[in-house]
Amino acid sequence: MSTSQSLRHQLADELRGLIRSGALTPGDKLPSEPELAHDRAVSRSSMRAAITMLEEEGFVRRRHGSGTYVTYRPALANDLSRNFGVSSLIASTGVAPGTAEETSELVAAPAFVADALGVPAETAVSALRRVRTADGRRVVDTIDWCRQDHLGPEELREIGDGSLYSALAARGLVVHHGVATIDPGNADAETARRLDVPRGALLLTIDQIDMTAEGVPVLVSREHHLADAFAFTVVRHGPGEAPEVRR
Amino acid sequence: MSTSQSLRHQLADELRGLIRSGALTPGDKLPSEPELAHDRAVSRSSMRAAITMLEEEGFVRRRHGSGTYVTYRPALANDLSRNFGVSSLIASTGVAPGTAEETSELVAAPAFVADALGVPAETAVSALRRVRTADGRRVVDTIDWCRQDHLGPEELREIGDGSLYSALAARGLVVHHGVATIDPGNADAETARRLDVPRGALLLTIDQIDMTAEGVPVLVSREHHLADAFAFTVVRHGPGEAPEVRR
DNA sequence: AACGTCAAAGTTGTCCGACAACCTGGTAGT
DNA sequence: ACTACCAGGTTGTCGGACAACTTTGACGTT
Repeated sequence: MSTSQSLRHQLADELRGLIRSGALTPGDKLPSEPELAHDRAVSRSSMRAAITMLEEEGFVRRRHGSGTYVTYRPALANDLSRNFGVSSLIASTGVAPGTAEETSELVAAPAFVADALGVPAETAVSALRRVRTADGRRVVDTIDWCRQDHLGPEELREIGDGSLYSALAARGLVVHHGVATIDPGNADAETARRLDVPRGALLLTIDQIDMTAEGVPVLVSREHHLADAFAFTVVRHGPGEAPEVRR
Repeated sequence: MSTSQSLRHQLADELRGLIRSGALTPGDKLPSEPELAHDRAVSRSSMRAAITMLEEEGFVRRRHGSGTYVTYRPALANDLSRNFGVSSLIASTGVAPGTAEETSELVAAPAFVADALGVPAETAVSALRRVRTADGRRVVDTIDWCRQDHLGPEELREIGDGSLYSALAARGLVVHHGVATIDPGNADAETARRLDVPRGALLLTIDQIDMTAEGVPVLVSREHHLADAFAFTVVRHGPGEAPEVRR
């Protein structure tokens, strides 16, 4: 049991699992709130709170007086709003993740990195550059930057296959969320060489700033994905529940 | 008042507004639940439900015994997971949206469109192709497809500046959410001409399937965005509350 | 037989009150 | 100066109650 946090979070996790596993399929009506609560020996309040979370995520839809129904949701290949980490991204496609050309050193922070981390320009920061492979094929070129006092270059080198997030969490820096910017681009000479593709090859670049719940930025990363390696998807909510009448 | 739906949704809307407007800034501690509830003359239950929604969206973070705090959230330029519609996307940047080269006709559905809409291949569907402009500059080339019995070509043509979503909602087809896939690409001859850019120009292509809450797909769209026109961002949750120990 | 009305049961939405679990800051004691 | 403790404030959970709404089926009428 990973006793995540609070009761309602556990209940929400269970419901999410039921939906993802297929035990509850789109269109299905959930058991009533009192019934769900009674089965799990929790109060209706907690059960309701859990369902409210699922509702906000778009997994279910409530209809007053009728019931709660599972929303149609395709199995998303790579959900941009949830998945985290290139390793798990690659692993989720069923192939073996690996790394190549791993280097770790102290560098002067590029402007956007210094800005994101909240340190003066040109400050020395730890940088980890890796080529990520899927079944041996080079698919992503990544650079991670973090403050030197958070993780030193030597510590970065020791991560190996482990997750950067785990290493940061071990130092009390739990990444809570990240903000990613997506841009198309062409491979420059260096990236092309590292990914073993012709110069100018199509890339999808994801710049991301990861931060703790308190808003402390702890990790900046830039990922160059080969265009045909992954298909990124995202569920977009809206435009609005109400038909937006404008008579 | 757009009396969206239920009380908790209205309360959540108000809180979101307070955060977005800057009345509550990152790090701020919200008033206590009983206080918030009393001020608005609602029960603590409803207030709690609203805050639970905000929590799930990542706007706030609750700390048991301490309080509820506003999460650090940069002003997202174009939140991929929420924004809807190219018009509002353009308008949100403060420039005037417009259209050009608008054509509407009945076409044989391309394979992926037929598949998404759940109709046989080659079925005749309504198609609307438009070039979207921002202050006159051509920035996005879009094609929308929908079933002929949902909206005919003539009806598409009458939309003008109105929203496709409004037109669909007026026929009882309320779009609840959409699934988008993002891919980089180069402009082909036709798209390059329409956008008035050199052939091979960098594009970000967004394919999207919009559907009702019941999962009925009602709209398929393909948008070719000029690479430098917009920066798309998305908030990524996770990787997980717990440090994910793996001893 | 077909149709409209209405009552009843079931479900979600909201409210109230209470207590437990937890965090924080100050105070008294050492 | 330091520690232990305490009191107040806040979120987390519980239980019950009633309102608002939907659905279903029985019933009576046409």
